[in-house]
This record gives sequence, C-alpha cells and structure tokens, in this order.
Amino acid sequence: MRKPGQKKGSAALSRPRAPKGEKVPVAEADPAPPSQVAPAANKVVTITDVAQRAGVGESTVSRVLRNKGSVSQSARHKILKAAADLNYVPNRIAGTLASMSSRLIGIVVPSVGNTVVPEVLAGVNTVLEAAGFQPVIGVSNYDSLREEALIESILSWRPAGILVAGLEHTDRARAMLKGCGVRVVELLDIDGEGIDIVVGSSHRMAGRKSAEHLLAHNYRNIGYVGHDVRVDIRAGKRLEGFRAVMHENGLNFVDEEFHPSMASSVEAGRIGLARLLKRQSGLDAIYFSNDDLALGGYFHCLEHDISVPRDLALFGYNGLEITRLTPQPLSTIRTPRIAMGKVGANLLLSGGPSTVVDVGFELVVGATT
Amino acid sequence: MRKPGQKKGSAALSRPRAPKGEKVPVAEADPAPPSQVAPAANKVVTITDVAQRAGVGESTVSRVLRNKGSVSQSARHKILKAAADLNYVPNRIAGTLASMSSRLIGIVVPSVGNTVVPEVLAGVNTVLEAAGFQPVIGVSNYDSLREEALIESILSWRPAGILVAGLEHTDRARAMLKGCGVRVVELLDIDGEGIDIVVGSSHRMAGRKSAEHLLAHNYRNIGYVGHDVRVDIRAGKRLEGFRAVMHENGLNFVDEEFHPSMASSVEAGRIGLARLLKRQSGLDAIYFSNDDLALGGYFHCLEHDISVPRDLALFGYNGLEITRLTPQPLSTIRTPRIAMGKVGANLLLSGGPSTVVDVGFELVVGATT
DNA sequence: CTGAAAGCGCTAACAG
DNA sequence: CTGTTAGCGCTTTCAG
Repeated sequence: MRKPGQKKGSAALSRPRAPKGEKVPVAEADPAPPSQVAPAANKVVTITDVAQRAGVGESTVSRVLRNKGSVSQSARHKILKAAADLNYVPNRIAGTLASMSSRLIGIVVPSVGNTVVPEVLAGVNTVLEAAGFQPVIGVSNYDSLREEALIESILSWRPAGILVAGLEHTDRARAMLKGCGVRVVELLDIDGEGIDIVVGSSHRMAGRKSAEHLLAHNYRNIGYVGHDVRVDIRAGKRLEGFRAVMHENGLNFVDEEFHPSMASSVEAGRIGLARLLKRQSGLDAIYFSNDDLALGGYFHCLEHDISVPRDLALFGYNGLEITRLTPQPLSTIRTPRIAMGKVGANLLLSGGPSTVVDVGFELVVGATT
Repeated sequence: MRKPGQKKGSAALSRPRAPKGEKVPVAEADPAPPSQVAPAANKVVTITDVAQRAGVGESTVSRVLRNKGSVSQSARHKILKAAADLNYVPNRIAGTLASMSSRLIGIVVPSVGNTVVPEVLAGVNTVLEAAGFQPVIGVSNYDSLREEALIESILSWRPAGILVAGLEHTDRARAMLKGCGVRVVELLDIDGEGIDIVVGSSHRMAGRKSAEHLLAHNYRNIGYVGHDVRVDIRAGKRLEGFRAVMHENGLNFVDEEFHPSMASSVEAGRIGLARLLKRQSGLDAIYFSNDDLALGGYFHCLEHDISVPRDLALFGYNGLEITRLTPQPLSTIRTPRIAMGKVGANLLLSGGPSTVVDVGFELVVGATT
C-alpha cells in the first residue's frame, strides 16, 4: 500500500534542494517537530487544496476552472482567489485520464533541416494554439522504422489527433494510424492512398510542370542534381514526373547526379553540379531536387562565372524565401506551406469527413530560366 | 455514476464511422440486439484486456511491458503474445498519473524561422529520444506574454523537465519555472541570471569579438543593419557588445538601420542595407544582426556590383551552413547549436546541480572582411 | 447551483 | 515470481 501523506514529486528529475546561492540552514530549516510530519516542501497543489481553501467541493472548483456548468458568482470568486493564492496549476494528465479526451496533438515530421517543415509546423501551430491544443513532436529523420516507433510512442499519449508527413508508411504504422480511433492528417503530398485526411500537393505534377516549363523555353540538354531520392520520396515523385514529360517528348536526362546525403543541403547542390559539369559538357539546364540544391548550384555558377541562364538554366522546388532574394531570383515551384499546415490542422479539429485537399502550387518564373 | 461498459473513445475527435468508400448498410449494421449492448466498436484495449487474454494479473503485464521486476519466461511470452494479438498500445497518460513521473519534456522556443532554433531542437531531440522522452513544444513568437502562457500550459502536462530559450522572462514565468519542481534549462544565452541550468554562449562577447575583428582589419566607418532589437534580445546584446568596443576605441556606428521585422530575414538585410547605403556614403563595413540579414546584404552587393570586401565588408552572426557556400564565404561567428541542444538536454536529464555552461563560439573569417 | 462518489488505466507496495 | 489492492488528480454523473 502506498503511504498516504508521503506524496513525492517526480522522482527522477525533481529539482535538488538548495540550488546555488540559497543557503538553507541545516538544523533549523523546518520549525515543525521533525520526523512527525513530512516536510511540506514542494507539495504540489491539487484541486482538493483549492477546494478546501475556498470552502467548496472539488467538482465546483473543476466547473469554475473549466468554465463549464453554472456556478454562483460568489463561489466562482472564492475559487479563483484560492487558486491564485495557492499558485495552482491544473494537472492535465489527470484531467485527460478522467475525461478521456486530450488536448494533445501528435506530429511526426521527417526532419527540421531546411525551412519547409518548420513553416508547415508554424501553420499547424497557429491553429492548434488558438484551439488550446499542444503539439507533441517527433522527428523521424526520413527513417520509416523510426517513424513507426514515433507514431506508436506518440499514440501512447492518447492524442486528440495526429499529423504525419507524407503518405508512405510501414504497414504497421498505417495499421496503428487506422486503428487508433483518432483523426489523422497526412501532410505535404497527395500522390497516393491516404488514411484519413490528406492535405498537400502533387509532386508528380510539380515535376511535370517543371519539365514542361524548361522544354517550353527550349532547353533540351537537361541534367538532374539531387539528393537521395530513395529516402526523400517526394523528391523522387517530382523526378518521376519530370522524367515522364521528358520521355513523352522523346528526351532523357543527359546525366544525373545523386548526392548521397539523406537531407537536402546547399552543399549537395554545389558539389553535385560541380561533378556533373566536370563530366558533361553541352548541358543547357539543370533540374534540382529542391531549392537548397538549386541554391548551391547557383552559387557554383556565380563563383565560376557561368552565366545564368545563358550558359546554364537552373530550376528548383519549394519557393523558399531566399530564392527570390538572390541576385537573380531562382525559377522554382512555390508551395503554400503555412496554409497547408493551417488547413491540415483545421480539418483535423473540425471533425469533418475524410478528404483529400490539393493546396496546389505555383510555378515561379525567376531569372534563372 | 458512470455507466460501466459504455466506454467511449475521445469524444470530440474520434474518427467518424464509415469513412469514404466503406458502405455500411444502415439497417443491419449490427447483428446484436439493438439497444441492449453498446456496440463493441473501437473499444480501446487496456492492460486488463491483455491480462485476461494472457491469463495473468494486471501487474504482471505491467512488469513485462516496462521490463521491470522479474517475470517467468512463460508468462512474459504469453503476455507479449496477447499484447500483440490485441494490438495493445499502452496509455501513458494513465501510467504517468499513477507513477507520478512523466516522460514528457517541455520546450518553449521563440520561433522556427531561420534554422538556428531547429538545429538546437535537433540536438535536444537526439538526446531526448535516446532516453525515451517526448518533447512538447510551444512557439512564443518572441512574445514574452505568450511565452508565459505557454510555460503555464506546458507545465500543466507535468513534464519531467523544461527547456526554454534565453534568460529573459516575465516575473510570473520565472516564478512558475522556479516553483514547478522540475529541472529547467535556459538555452542560447549566458549573459544574465539563470534559473537552474544555463547552456549557451555570450552574445555580448560575440559582439565584442566581431567589433575587434573589424577594427583589427582597419575598418572604421561601420554601419549596423538589424531587425527589431527590442524583440530579439540576444541580437541586442551583440549590438551592445559591438558598440562598447567601438566606444572604447573612440568610435561610433556611422549609421544604424533597424528593420521593423520581429523575426530576422534575408529580405530585411537586403532592404536594410539598400536604405543605409542610400543615405550614407563612405561606409567601409557593415555589422549585421545575424547571418540572415548579412546574406541579404551580400546579395544586394552582388546585384549592385559592390565589391566585397574592397568597397564594403560584411559581418554576420550564427555561422549558418549557407554562409560558407556563397561565392565568397561570409565572415561570421559560428555557434555550436547542435551541441548546445545536446548538452542542455543531457544536463536536464542527468540530475546534476545547477550550472552555467558556456559552449563558446568561433569567429569564422570568411571572404567578406 | 452544489457536493459525494465512482471511476479513467495504470503503477507500486504488499503479501503471498 | 505473481495477484491484490489502493490510489495518482481530475471529471462526470447523480442526487440533493
């Protein structure tokens, strides 16, 4: 049996006594008779304490604190005062368990490398916060097994909903998502079979449009510079779409350079383009897996006096802020990331039916094509 | 009294029945006598179910699932099998309440705009994940009142620890952090009074070193281009340090341009430098509030054929990856962000005494000074 | 409008 | 090694 009255705080991580500077006289710290009552130190305030101090029942306190049910003004006042005096912080863990409904929202993203994921998260967060939900985040590092583990872990917090990136998951992850009983939103991509709510844009189509743009501008000797497309599935879909259009026009990439980095990076683009140009001449345009890489390629051109787009055209993906601020704005495809996050979060909370929302994209003709 | 057996899932956000495509015959959906038993649909599996199916007691199941205490191989086997069969996902909300120790870690950051915060978070996350903790995140948008609210909200989840950015908080926020009974880590800055554990570097000193560097290279007519320094307190400290060195050498900024954006941005740097150069001639160096701005300034120079550093030297802060990949690498100060996150998280979990850790910084001499 | 009481699902003694 | 039993702090009937 647990000894009542001997309440302890969080065992492992509770603050050690007397942090730097605060002297606590060893002998006479506690004026109460020692070994009789446990020292009241750090006792966590509960709703019971508030109720007692206000002289009301616990349920009334609960009602006031959650603005639910009707309570007399006098009681409300006393309770609010008591809570403030006691510095009461409600315990949502207990609240969640009792009410069987949480204000936690799970989020699983592949990385926080470039700014695209943070931007989506910012959009999501705006909505969640306004609605009083708290995000619980996991980063999978583009590893689907890690994603699976994260999903399980997050689900164990019984969130009110969950957002994940992309449509590709392990079978077990899909099963868990399907069976967990809460709404799930898959963000960023719509090319594939979704689980519940899907909000994103078509990467296949983005790749196609990119190719059509370059072909329309009479580029024919096109190279590809990308990062690991096995890992970044959406980049792979863009490449696929691009390639399809090339084939439909009887063309092929002159050459392709895959940097083995899992995450995209400016450096990968810089190195990748340098390598490609070393072994191929006659290229007139490069399609990059995204703006990070394209930026690296652009820097390479600047440094080596390769005239863009006369000598070489460059095309990226994402429409990052920076791409329109370089000396020559980069040609790219811009996606509404903040909006995507907001739409996803709203749909998650709104309780509507399963849907697929295509937020679309915009081809931005910069000065590099 | 709550009717037993009529367990319901999360009310608000539970998945609606029959999502797209799955036809559910209205009349004969449930073969059981209607209005007698509640449909067993979606019943959430609990530890009791697992125990029953495995033919053991609940506590034994708990022991197996948490690898605690000793259990016979046969029992362990049966339990694991039962759990898998039932697709059991433990309820950590209940576990946390019962054990009074959570595996949640609160994190409050000012923004997710540029990559510095995500990088710190990546470091933090590496450690947390390895130790089985889950981050609960809040974004304050550089608003201290919002930060206060977020801290309160996050504390209500009774996290095992909390990480916040910077040392400046509202009085109430400090009080809550001090009184919450768990370890708190303040990241990014060490110039000031900390609450418990402080991990960061001195921005004042970074500003000083930057000034010393420029002065040592004989720049004397120095301008400042920054974003809102009232809001980004750490940028303000750098400016202060820089200015102090100038004064000690009988100098002053020739002119200062503050872009009213709260968050830093490449655009602010571009516009800010353009404005500054329009009203001042004879400047030989610019100190930027950080690399985002410096990058924008650099792009402005590239576009307007301002020779760097001959006509104008540029100096930033952060040491973002991209600053060493531009045609001329930018001169800047690099901070160990990933390491900072790791150290902070480790200290948080390790349970040591309150400390201040200066992770230092490195002045990177690029090609722009 | 208010209080009493029964759990939410799990963990932690304790006694086998 | 294992089952029983009290709670964790809060919400939610239900009966005043």
